[in-house]
Amino acid sequence: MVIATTRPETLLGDSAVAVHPEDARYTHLVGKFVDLPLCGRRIPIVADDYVDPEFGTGCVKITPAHDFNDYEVGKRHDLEIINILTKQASINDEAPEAYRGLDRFEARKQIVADIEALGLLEKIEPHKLKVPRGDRSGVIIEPYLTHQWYVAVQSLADPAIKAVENGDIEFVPKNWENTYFAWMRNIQDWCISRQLWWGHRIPAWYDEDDKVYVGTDEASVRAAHGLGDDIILRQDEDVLDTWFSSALWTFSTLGWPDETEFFDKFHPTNVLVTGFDIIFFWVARMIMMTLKFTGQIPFKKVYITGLVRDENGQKMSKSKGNILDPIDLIDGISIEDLLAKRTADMMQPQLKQKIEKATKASFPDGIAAYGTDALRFTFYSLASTGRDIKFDLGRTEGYRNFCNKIWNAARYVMMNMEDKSVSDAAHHAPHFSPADRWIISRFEGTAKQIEECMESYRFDIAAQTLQEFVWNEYCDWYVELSKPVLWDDEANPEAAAAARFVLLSILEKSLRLMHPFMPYITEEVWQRIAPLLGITGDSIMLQPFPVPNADNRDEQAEESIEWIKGVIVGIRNIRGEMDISPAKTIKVFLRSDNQADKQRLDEARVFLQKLAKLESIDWLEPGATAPTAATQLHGQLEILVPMAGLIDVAAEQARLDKEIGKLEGGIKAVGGKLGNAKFVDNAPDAVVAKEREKLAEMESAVVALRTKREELAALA
RNA sequence: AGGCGCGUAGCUCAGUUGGUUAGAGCGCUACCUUGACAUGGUAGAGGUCACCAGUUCGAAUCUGGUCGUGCCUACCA
Repeated sequence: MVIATTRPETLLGDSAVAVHPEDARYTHLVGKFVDLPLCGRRIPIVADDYVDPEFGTGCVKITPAHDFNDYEVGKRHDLEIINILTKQASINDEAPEAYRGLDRFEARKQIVADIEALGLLEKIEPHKLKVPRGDRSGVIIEPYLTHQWYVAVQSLADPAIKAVENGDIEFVPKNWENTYFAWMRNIQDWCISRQLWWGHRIPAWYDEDDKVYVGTDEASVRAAHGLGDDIILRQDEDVLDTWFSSALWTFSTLGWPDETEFFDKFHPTNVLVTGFDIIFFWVARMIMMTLKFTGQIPFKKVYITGLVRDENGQKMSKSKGNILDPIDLIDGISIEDLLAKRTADMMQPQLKQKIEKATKASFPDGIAAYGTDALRFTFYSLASTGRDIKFDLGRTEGYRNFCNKIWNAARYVMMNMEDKSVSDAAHHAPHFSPADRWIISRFEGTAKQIEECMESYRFDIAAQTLQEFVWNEYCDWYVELSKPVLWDDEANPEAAAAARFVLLSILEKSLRLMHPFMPYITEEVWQRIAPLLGITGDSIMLQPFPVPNADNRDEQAEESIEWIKGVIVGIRNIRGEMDISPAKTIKVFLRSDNQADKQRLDEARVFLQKLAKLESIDWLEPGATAPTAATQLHGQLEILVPMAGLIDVAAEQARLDKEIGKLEGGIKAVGGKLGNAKFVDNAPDAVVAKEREKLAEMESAVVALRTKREELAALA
């Protein structure tokens, strides 16, 4: 019979040849015996489904002691299990004398040579296969039979499955429950023996007849089994699986079973935060063990984070040398130090050059210092529901800049408080400007959103919401809107004081809102500004987290400021596209059929003048002739920047064409929808109404812009 | 091989129960040192939402398939 093998040396441990039960070529041989070359052994021919008759010759050598599948075959056919390897993977004394003591690879060569010499070698051909290697050593692994300890796990798994099924324990995001169930429902008995030199030795002792005794220590074993000092006991060499010990963590750390004061108070805990790669190892086993020993679930929620990978999407690991130490992102590190760190104490020194090359490519100048808050904020921002987090230094840099922004905003606030003081909200409220009421309202919206994000564990959205509020609303608009009021302090001291109060109090509240996300800078700034509000306290950590209060919402103020922003952006757009220097003050005309626009102008005038750098703002009554101008629309409002000396007619035509083109695209899309009877009939009324409104707005805008375009054409 | 994910702007990622002319940050282009901030400001460019088919008035979103990619588990005589 011809067999193939990639490990010829295992022939020494063969105890059968297997064929498929329905393989007509061999059925007549099943139950008979063959002579195993080199060993002088006669081994049976067995029939087993495991054999693929299509593969090779359809005959498989069976080595139960050194192959997982062969082991199963061996059990089915009650085959002899012959271990031919020592722990050092050389050939042991079970093999014929000629091979004893040879390293497994030496033995392989020798056996091939000997088989050939006997004329039994059919052929040698290359064959691709995956060889299992030790993670750390890189050494090829041989299956090898040993005695180890197992936990019969089914009776532990059943209640642990139920606890998640009935919602006592919830995974966030929920889809991870599938992973948990998949593992738990196919759970195998748990091998708890580990061949390591550290850890808890397995509490099992053997006498000289290999009879086993289990107990907490040797003395108690002797006592329990009446073993005198004359009997020699040796403890199992192996240690317990680390996950076995750590699965006791949830309750043993709370004093269970001796001191149960903390246990009674804190167990079960609320949330376990961990990575998905730990679901099998820790989460499942903590649940099983805690239910078993305490009868309680260990925690109510399991928040699963993504796994942080390197910039190429690779899992970080010390042996790969692609680890990023958080400290190095916080304090920064030179390329030399980073290389030294990544190549120190390597288990596979041959990888050194490769790691150095990759590190130099990724961090040619080392890593800059980004600070703890920026790093922390980066992780929040990346904590979405996906399972991978590719680490991007660019984002950390962006958040470092955000920290800088917060710092500078605080400087602005403090600078404006020099020699000034504020009173309380009740005193200032009557003097609040629309801008003051707007930012107060926006803060409420933000606080509300943060509350929702925290409840749903969407820290990424929370991070973005905070950054948007602080940077794009507080800094970009409110601080700017406060300037005309503060600089004109003498004209309206009450309004200025009110603005100072709002600047300060919103900053203070924002710091508290951000504190869990950026603990250091918020503390640092809070220490400086809280006293200005008369707030005393040792630390922002001990201050209340802002609670949303819907009373602070102010729709009117939000509309007012949206209007002002729209007008300013319109003017800036003309400036930007018409290449008007930001240093140049310009005249602006406004015109609208809508009286509300005129009223808004009255309260907005000072803000517009400063933020858009205007020389004058003139209101044109409907029908009044306007000067030739560059135009922007904001709703029904026409924003006109007179062209004389400023604007190139052709450029303005191009600008209008671009705008008209955009609107026409929109009209086509929305008009198409509304022209479809099925859409109008089937879509919810609110959706249809919204589309109609959009269409009407776009149509009137395009008419206005076309008129402007024609006026310009006449001029040219 | 089996299981589970993922493919959205140059890059890293959001996009709730299908109803936007698809968003953010970084990067890019132009202009700007104005009295918080150049680690900044203003304006702008950039996407057939991997591909194909289907369901629907309507799909980045739901279904099926294809391709690509990642992880987990097992492992081929």
